[in-house]
Amino acid sequence: MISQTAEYALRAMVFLAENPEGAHPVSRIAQHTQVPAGYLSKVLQNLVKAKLVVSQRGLKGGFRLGRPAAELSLLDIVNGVSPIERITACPLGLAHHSSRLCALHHRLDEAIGSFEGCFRTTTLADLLEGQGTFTPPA
Amino acid sequence: MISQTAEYALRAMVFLAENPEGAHPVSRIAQHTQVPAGYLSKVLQNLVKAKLVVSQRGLKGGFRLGRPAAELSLLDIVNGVSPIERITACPLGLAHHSSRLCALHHRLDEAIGSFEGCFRTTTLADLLEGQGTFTPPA
DNA sequence: TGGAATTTGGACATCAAGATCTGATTCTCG
DNA sequence: CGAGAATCAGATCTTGATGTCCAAATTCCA
Repeated sequence: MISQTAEYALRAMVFLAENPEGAHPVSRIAQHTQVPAGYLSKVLQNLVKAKLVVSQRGLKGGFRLGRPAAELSLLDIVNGVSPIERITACPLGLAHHSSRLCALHHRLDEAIGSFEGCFRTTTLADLLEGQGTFTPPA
Repeated sequence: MISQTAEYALRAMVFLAENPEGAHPVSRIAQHTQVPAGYLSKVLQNLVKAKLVVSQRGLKGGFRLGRPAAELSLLDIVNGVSPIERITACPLGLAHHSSRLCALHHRLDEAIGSFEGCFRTTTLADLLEGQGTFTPPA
């Protein structure tokens, strides 16, 4: 449904939002989010390029959020690493096919839009303040 | 967003719903849906296993819908070839992580559910009767 | 009645892309 | 200068997508 890369990016961003003081090296983020460190490093680089996190090298370096958690939607994050693609044009050749396939792709795009909407309307801050609402299974 | 396989399956099913008389060999379906024939053959085999289409070998053989179009939802089709996976349990280890990751996955599953809902509430028949509603771009 | 033509059913082989790990390089703080 | 960290370039592994071939079933016709 959503790429592994996007899942990892979301976990890392939630962790960074949870711990806004100071920078966190990839090893620490990997440990807390249970993401393979080698790969997470690459994912974080993409997030840096997308300006969603900022990085700092050297001793006491690491990663931190590039913007306040309230201004970072889940959609920003997902699109930063593996963008959700809307269906804008009919994937088949144009006019010569029946219009039912167009109807199909119209519905398809509606579904994607609905999915995308959930991501657009939720920020990292929303997740933080919702703490306790969803109790983890024991 | 949705696997290539599922996209192909949907196209083929729409074609079969459009042409309910007689059976259609994979070559004809491939031609009308612009799906690579070799692969489509495999996809159709999966649809047969899922009881969504019935097949017949030999001369004049081919594929046809396994149920009336009004009783085939898009979700049935997608789940027949590459199921949509809901997030039922937290993908991380259990109790020792913060509950914010749980909140994340809760939202994630809501988004998937919303996507899934679009598919569940649309049948092949819905697509057919909607003909003309969405004009293909010229 | 039997064989040729057609078509599905399966088993492999190939190809591309995503996911993962490793090592060398560059930066920065103390 | 030296240790800790990001950065970057490859190498590897897995999986989904795709193509190819042959066997099994079915129809049709001589």
